[in-house]
Amino acid sequence: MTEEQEVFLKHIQKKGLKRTSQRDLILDTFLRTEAHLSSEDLYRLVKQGDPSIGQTTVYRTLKLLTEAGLAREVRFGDGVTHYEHHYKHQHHDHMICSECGRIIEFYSAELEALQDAMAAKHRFQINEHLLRIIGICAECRRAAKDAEKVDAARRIPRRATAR
Amino acid sequence: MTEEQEVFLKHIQKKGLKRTSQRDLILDTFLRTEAHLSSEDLYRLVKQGDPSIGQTTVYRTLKLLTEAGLAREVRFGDGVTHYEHHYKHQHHDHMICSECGRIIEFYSAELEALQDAMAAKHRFQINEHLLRIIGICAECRRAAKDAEKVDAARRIPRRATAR
DNA sequence: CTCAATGCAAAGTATTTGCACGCTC
DNA sequence: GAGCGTGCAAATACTTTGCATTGAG
Repeated sequence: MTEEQEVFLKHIQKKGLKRTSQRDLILDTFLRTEAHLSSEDLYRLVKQGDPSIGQTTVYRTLKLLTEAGLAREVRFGDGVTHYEHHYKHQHHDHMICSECGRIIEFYSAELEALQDAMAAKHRFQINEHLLRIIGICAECRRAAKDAEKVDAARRIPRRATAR
Repeated sequence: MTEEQEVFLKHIQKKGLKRTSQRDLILDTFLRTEAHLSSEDLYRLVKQGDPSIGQTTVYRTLKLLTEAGLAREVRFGDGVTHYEHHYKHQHHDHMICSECGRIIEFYSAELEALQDAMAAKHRFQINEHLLRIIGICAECRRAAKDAEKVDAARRIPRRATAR
């Protein structure tokens, strides 16, 4: 049994809840991924192992995992709640590529320290924070650059794109 | 006519759209507030000036204002989109008090610079970023402290609060 | 055997869209 | 007048809740 499964069991027992095959399957599936899954994503994966499982159970179990400290809710602003591994994972922030959707995790101790300093200045006690950087990742920039070169070769003028 | 109204008119005309009394009223109402209103909040305010106005128009006009650069969408993670003034407003970030809902705006050039540095390290082009710090504001901390003192005076032991 | 868990359907939110009529330009 | 804008209702998307049945302890 993995450490995470033990944490989950302990949490379940502490709250007087019950262990079920569905919860086990959802936890296992969640642990097997490394992406930032939405409830829907996880639901699809879990159904491969047990097609009779309901979307509701996945929603409810993700809440449980969050309570147990195994998952963390992340909102990227697309209207969907994503979940990432949280157990013994260091805090980190996200860069999100608006072209390909790729998510780059990063961490900067200086950034954290600066935030603490800003909070102290306002006598604000930080419980949680979220930094989200949206833009274009290296790969998509390279792709865009290549396209530009092709355009230049063809003498097709580039337009300033609206929006 | 204020600068903002001119910006709005120019945007409207550039897109071949039309000026209406509803749009004027919504813009005026928006400009008169300084909070981070949701569409629903603004709708309530606008209805005081014109009860016949529809929620849909408020949604649509807020999108327009955002396009025109007068408003900025901010998501605090409560599932609602909030809008703040954006015209000639310096970029800033938010601390949100989870007790009283107060929002503290702050800005740190060092923080911005560090983010740029992190992005450069990953060859990531920043288009937009959002920093949200959630915790307890100075006022609520003071209130909590006072409550603690009262407890201590009464010799009531404090429990570790669950959740 | 008791009470929690499950899956379905229905209800809730927040927001968007289709449409007939009305109002700018 | 042509076409955008409006308000309504319906649709959509995500998530939560009520409920009868199933299953863990």
